Amino acid sequence: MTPASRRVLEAAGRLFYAHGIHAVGVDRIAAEAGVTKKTLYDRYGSKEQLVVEYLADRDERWRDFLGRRLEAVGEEPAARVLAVFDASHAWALERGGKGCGMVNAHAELSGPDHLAHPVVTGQKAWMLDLFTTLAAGLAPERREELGRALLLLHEGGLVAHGMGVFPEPLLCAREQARALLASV
Amino acid sequence: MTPASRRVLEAAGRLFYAHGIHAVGVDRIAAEAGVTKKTLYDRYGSKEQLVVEYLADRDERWRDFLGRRLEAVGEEPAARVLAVFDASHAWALERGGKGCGMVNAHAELSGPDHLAHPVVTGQKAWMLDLFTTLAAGLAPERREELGRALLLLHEGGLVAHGMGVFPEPLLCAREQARALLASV
DNA sequence: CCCACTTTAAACCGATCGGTATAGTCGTCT
DNA sequence: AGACGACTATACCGATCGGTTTAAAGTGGG
Repeated sequence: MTPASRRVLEAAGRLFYAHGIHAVGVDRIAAEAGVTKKTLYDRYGSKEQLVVEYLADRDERWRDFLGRRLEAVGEEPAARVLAVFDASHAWALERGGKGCGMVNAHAELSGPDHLAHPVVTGQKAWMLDLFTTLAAGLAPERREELGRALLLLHEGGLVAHGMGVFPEPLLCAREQARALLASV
Repeated sequence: MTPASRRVLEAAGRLFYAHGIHAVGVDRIAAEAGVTKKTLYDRYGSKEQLVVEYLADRDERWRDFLGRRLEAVGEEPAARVLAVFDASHAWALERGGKGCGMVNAHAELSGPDHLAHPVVTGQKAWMLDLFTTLAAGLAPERREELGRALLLLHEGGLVAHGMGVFPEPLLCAREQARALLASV
């Protein structure tokens, strides 16, 4: 990855997330990356491909961020679940002012045939699988139900944060998750 | 409201929701409404204003839809809470294939200075107030906490539905809401 | 030293964007 | 009859869209 292409991806990520994908043109991305459009197209080929790489990069950063937090918290399933909500809370504070980038992108992408569609749905499927796996360590017979419930709370927290419905919704979601797991 | 302006609003609502706001031009809206751009601009003045009226109209339809369902279910608070989830489930089936229109619009709108911003945040604030009021009828001392938890489950269900993470998420959210209220 | 690679600069393409202009038709209400 | 509001038709505006082109100027490794 060349220095210029890295700056392009950084600018694209910042602008796409802040203003939406359709609202940002490639000219602006190139300008803010300090790069010509030629360079941008040499590296990424098309805006659509740049969108795919933006989402894949954001997904990878999130999984790394979450992975480091899960490593630090140990093996106890309930603690790991709470660590997911804590990670989302921290993530939302530092680079998530507008809610979940995958959800926002999904709202703009036309249909399931878009190249970025599997990236978006893949993250949510991965999150559901993570919650379900953790739930299986607490109540194997209720793993499906608990995993889905945790995902609902998590997604709800992200949306509420993005729209500013009430303060610190991810900590509120974390508390509900704690109560839910305590009742098992 | 003239017949032409009604058709414009219908076409705008359908296209904005299905493809996103920035992805739909006024030419296409006018064409699908069977109307010239002149007529569209005579009635709505600008695309931005049309967006505002699209969201306000969708909000009004939702509140009417929900209001009729709440009327039919009686006065018992827990039953009314479940009726909200049932209403969202039914709404999502018939005109909500891409999740919450307000959340999707919020993802595309640049910032709090957009004319449509109060419409979007207003609906979420109204929903939080509704849940909190209903919760007050069950456990007045926990109304804030329960209202927020119900909102999280509800928003999570809408997002999960829009992205197709797992089937019938709003019924799953309803079941979690039922369990939450039963534990009070 | 050389060559392949990266990057810059600026002009250019057709298409579409939101928005406006002029002109004219139709039905309805006094 | 006449005025008025709703609407159609079409052409146009400057700006921006995604994308391409041609040129020249660094840059690092073999």
